[in-house]
Amino acid sequence: MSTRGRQAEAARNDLRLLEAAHEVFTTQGFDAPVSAIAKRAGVGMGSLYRRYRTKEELLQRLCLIAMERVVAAVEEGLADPDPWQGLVHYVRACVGFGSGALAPVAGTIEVTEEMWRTSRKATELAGSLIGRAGEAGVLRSDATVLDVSLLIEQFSRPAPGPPGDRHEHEHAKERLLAIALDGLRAPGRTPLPGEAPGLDWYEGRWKRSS
Amino acid sequence: MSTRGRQAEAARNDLRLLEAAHEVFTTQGFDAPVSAIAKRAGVGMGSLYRRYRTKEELLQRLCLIAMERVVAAVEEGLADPDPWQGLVHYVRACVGFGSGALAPVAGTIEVTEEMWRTSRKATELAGSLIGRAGEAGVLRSDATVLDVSLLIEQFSRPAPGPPGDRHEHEHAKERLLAIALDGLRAPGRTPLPGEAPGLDWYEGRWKRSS
DNA sequence: CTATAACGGAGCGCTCCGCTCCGCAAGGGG
DNA sequence: CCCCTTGCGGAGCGGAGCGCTCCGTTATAG
Repeated sequence: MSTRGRQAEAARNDLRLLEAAHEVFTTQGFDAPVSAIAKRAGVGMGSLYRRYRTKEELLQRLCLIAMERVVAAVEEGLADPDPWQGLVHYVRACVGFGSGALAPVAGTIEVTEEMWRTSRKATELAGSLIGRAGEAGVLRSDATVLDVSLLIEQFSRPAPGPPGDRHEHEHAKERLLAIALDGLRAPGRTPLPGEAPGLDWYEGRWKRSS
Repeated sequence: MSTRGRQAEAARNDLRLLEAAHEVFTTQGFDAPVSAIAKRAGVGMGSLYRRYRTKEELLQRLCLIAMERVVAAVEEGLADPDPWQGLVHYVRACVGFGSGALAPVAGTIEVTEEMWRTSRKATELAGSLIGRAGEAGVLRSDATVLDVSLLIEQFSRPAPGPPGDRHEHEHAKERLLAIALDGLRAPGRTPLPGEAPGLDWYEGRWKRSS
């Protein structure tokens, strides 16, 4: 039986650890103490550090998972025949699990090759989702993939304050997101100012300053 | 001559301190070290702590100033005869100087009576600005004052990363803000979900949990 | 020239974090 | 049934970094 035995407990711990880390980091910021994650997962520090030899390693794993979830969200969006609904699903999903909440970590951890690959795959796929919406004439023509990505990032910043009013805040944010999505719809009423952000800058933020 | 003498230097230091504190706190977060503020102002720690007996006192002063600037921004908006342009000016001004960047401090410092007064005056005035736009039929009818305030708060979150690409990020945010403002315009294409946030919750975030 | 007032910044005391290490309990082969 | 192995929890170590104080120095006022 897979729910018994030491190895099974280890596997369960691994999952709970990942969930807890996601929860803690996205709500308290990436500089939250590691002990908070262990406590939330109901696991000792020893068990945590046996799986991830350092906090950075844990963050890398978490970022990779987030990127993979973004890829999944885009694919779900592309699966929707309606270009607009597909785009909305993508944005809502990403904001929902806080894909951009780990963005402040940019430049503070080493980015693995696998992370680069997944990230690029995500932006590429998102590009086709946004492109499809643009050609269908439902997305304002002056908005680019990166505008949408940055919008997601902006909206998945963690809510401050005590855990009590987290729900209220989350709900208020959904209203704001609805407003922003309306503003994304074609045709734009006011043209977007300046140049669209460049892909090199967008990716460059993750390069270590060192 | 007012630019010479020890007392004049003291006055100048006071201003530079306030500017530096605003800059540092809004870009690095409210838990930035006090020494960083002193360094940025070109002032010693002693001079800082002679004016503000504690970090909390400095934060209170800063919050009050931010609130006063919000009041000024609303009044400027109301002075504009065009209801929509007035509202846009208000939002742009608040995001511009990062009025909501100090929001994460909510619940961590004591709120003085003067702060309460100024804050309430700001929301009240903003209420009439938003009300005017609503009656003129330029603002979507399901958006409330608090939606707009929270939008401002969301958009004045500090940009992460090294100070290098601060400008790029700021520019990208202006594009996002333009999108959001478009979404605020009447008529809304998708109704806002759920109930509008309540004033009691909005203000309650500043009460100490203790 | 002296008394005074404001200055800069080194450093104290403390909190808190990442990480290690160890005593312990629960499998599972002989 | 025993004992060795494996994974467990958490106390605590070393050190970084913070708020704040205190003092030697310097510039002004009388």
